[in-house]
Amino acid sequence: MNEEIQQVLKQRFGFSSFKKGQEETITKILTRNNVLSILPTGTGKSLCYQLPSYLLSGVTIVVSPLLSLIEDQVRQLQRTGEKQAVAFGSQLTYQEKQWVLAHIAAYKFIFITPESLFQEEILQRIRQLDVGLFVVDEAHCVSTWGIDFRPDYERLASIIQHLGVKKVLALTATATEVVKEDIRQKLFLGQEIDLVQKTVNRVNIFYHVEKLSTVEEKLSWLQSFCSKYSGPGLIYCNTRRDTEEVSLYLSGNTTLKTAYYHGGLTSMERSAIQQQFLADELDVLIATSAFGMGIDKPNIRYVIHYQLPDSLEAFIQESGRGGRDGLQTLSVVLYMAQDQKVHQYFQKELLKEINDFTHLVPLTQNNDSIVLDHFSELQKKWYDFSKSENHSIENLQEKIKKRVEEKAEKLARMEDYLDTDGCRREKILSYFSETSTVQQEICCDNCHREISDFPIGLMSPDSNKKYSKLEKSKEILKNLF
DNA sequence: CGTATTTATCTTATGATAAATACGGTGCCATAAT
Repeated sequence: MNEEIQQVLKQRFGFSSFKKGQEETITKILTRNNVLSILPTGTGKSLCYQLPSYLLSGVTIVVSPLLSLIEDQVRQLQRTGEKQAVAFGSQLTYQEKQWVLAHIAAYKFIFITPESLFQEEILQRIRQLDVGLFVVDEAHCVSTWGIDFRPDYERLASIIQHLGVKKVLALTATATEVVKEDIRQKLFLGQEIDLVQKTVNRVNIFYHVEKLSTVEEKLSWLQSFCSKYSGPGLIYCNTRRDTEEVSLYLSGNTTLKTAYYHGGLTSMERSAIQQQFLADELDVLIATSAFGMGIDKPNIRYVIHYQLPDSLEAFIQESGRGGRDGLQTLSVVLYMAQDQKVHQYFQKELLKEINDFTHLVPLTQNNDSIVLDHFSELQKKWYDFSKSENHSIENLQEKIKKRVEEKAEKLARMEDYLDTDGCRREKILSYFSETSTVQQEICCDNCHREISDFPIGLMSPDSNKKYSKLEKSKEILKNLF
């Protein structure tokens, strides 16, 4: 190991050795320019940019999607004794922002959201700095939160060019082939990149799909499952209302302590519930996709999808929050054929919005007050986007149509997973273009049809012990019914 | 498009059924009104 790296690791961070993937990422970004590093949650991603930052000149800019993540990271850096770290965003008052802008050159780390980064005031200041390293945290957002939600994620490449940054490090925990290629195209403009990646196969997760035909069946399935199977557990729903209903139903019909979590809660409510769940004060958390980024809870014993997610990427990411401790864990999708309709509805809405947009734009004659009055929030962003990135409306429309096609395709891949008669793990791994070499002892419902009626047979409800023998599992199953 | 809730409709008075309506994910920002 390079002695300089070793020294910084010891003195600054107090560690004497690296976790898997950290050293490789650090060495790569120090010797090369464009690095995408895919590391599982819990392997210390932040060290991967913090350490190199001290060996490189200039400031390190870290783009991160959520203010809560940004604040966590700054707090964590401050604990290591780093005082020259700042979070720049809407949580600051006007005076605080002015102060930061005036003293911008003093910082070693600037944490910022894409939206804030594109504000002229901060951009001007950053332009005058020597940016030694540009980090994109949770880089899968470049692919999953693009033009149809947070368009500024699509503008990062142009800002990197504009600032003349040499070294760019993209970090994420999950990246399928599709997402990796998207990051390469959108963030690195199709250039060659250096990839750091470990296997994504989650050997301790058992994959199960339960086909049901009514909501009542789903609820009673959940009731029966959750009262027999010890948690903590996580249930994902597609709507906010469902999270509240399922939570109410389970707390009414079982002895379990439940809570729900979605984007309609205040940030205080959200962080309170998150804290409770992390502290094992809840048995089951029922959430929309709002829950999860930056969460590192080791002992989630099952992740149930009350409805199918909109893509295999989302599914892998969400089910992957289970079993971080390496102990046996379950993934279940409760599937009704109608469930995909809500995703298709969102896709159609997006098409409608872009069509309206193309009709509205010629009427504005660059009069921004018309834009403000008649455009939706997303349409305003498209308006800004096409102006600043010099995109024609036709160009933008094309982009979004393509986006909707991609979304339809992703939904279809998710349905493939649910419909397959073959090994579900293999379906997942092939989506990462990985092939599983070893047939696993405990794999998925299709590999073990004989015990697939109810996957509870694979686990002991009372302990976190892993049963290595299938026979043992069958025995437990027999005793339960 | 599907689901859940509200309103309309029958019509000698409560309540069933149909028809109409509302709603649906992820988060940044700024700014107006308290």
